[in-house]
Amino acid sequence: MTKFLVADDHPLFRSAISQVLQMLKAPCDIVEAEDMASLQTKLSDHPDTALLLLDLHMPGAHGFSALAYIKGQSPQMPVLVVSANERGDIMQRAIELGAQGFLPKSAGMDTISEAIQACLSGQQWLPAEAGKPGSVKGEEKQLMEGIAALTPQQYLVMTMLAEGLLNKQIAYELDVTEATIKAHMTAIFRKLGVRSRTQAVLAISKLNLESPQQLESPQ
Amino acid sequence: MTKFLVADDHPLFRSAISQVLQMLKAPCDIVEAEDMASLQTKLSDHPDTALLLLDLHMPGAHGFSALAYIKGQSPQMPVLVVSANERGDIMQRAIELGAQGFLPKSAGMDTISEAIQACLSGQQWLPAEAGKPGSVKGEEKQLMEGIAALTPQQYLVMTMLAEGLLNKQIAYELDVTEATIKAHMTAIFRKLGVRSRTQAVLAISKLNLESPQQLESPQ
DNA sequence: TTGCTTATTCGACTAATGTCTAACAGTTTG
DNA sequence: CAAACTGTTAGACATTAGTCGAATAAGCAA
Repeated sequence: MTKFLVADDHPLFRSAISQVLQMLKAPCDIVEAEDMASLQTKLSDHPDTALLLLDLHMPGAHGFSALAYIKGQSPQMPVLVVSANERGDIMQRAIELGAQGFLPKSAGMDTISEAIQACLSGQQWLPAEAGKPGSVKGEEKQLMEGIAALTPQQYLVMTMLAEGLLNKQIAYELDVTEATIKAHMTAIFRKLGVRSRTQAVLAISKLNLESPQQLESPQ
Repeated sequence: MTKFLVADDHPLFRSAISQVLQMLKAPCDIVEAEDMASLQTKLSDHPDTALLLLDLHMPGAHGFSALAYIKGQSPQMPVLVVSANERGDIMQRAIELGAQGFLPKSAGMDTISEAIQACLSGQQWLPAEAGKPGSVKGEEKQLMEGIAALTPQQYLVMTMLAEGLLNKQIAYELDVTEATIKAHMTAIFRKLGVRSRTQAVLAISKLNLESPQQLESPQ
């Protein structure tokens, strides 16, 4: 009988996964763990587990440290990392740390079945999107580098852009002509890798989620 | 027969919730939506829905703007916000914005049952962890009211604006002329209380729930 | 039905935005 | 010193964005 170990702190998700497993491998044994402490116990109690489905966001588990620890304890145990995270670099890192596969929680039933069967047969499994979202970090990194490459004046202009000011208003504040601000804008867009002020504001505000943004328009 | 509407982009979670609902209310009708577009359709197709279980992280939904819009379209519809977010102020905000309750995805079966039954009987429901009431600022409230006042087409245009698209691109996607999009933009700006698309993007991104997740480094 | 309201659509016009080329001053390099 | 480079500044020009008025159609109340 195939034995699975499902480690996730969301009871609802555990039961959903269990249901898929039972549809997939008719007679199977499913063991559940809701935190790192119980996972350690269950792991030593069930060394014949065929596949461990591991969520990285459990209580007591700090990100990849959980995976690293499990692989240290049971190096031969196949682990399918399950996470709400969709970032390509996170997926890649899981594989590099010894995971057999990476399954986004947004996956559908058929994708889940596919991933589990691939892992059971000894193959690695990554979602098709794994290649594309690798550019997510790349985009952010490019954005950071772009901001770092701005000249002081350009940075100042960018700040005022992020406050919702018009080119005309920025020009007045800095005591230059509007044409100058436009030239700066073009340079800023190039360095940030965007094509319009709308996209620039979107990119900047993704980095500034914590800092307070003023909403009132200084008209 | 009690009718439920489950809006979540994770198929696995939808099926898990559906299972709980069927255990809870034996003969019940469950309608599912996986994005904002289908949610709008399903909402108008099923005005007799007893409870809407709404995830705030669906495609086409920018944080609380989804809730604001739904409450604007169907003010009397009870909405139980379901989210992976566990922050007390987020929960409180959902209530203040018209939600009947807030259910963390980490909740267990019994908690889920409890929350749903409370909402069905007209009571508000918050998890025990929801501590201090963080008040929604008046400025933000005005923004929410503005979003609630948007027409369906205007809301769609707003989401595409928030993707950084040009008017020309939006017009092509929606198969209308650019002049139409411009007219929608003007209406959107008025309702949101801003004067340009740059300010609109800034305002919308303020409502973004997504906090930057720090990625743990493997020890 | 008639009349009112509203969502959606669009054209024409004005304002703002963005690109290209280039001047100019102050480096820095050969 | 001269050449090459860089940051800042513009003007001319093209594109995009935004406003206004209005037509159409659909829903709704009297």
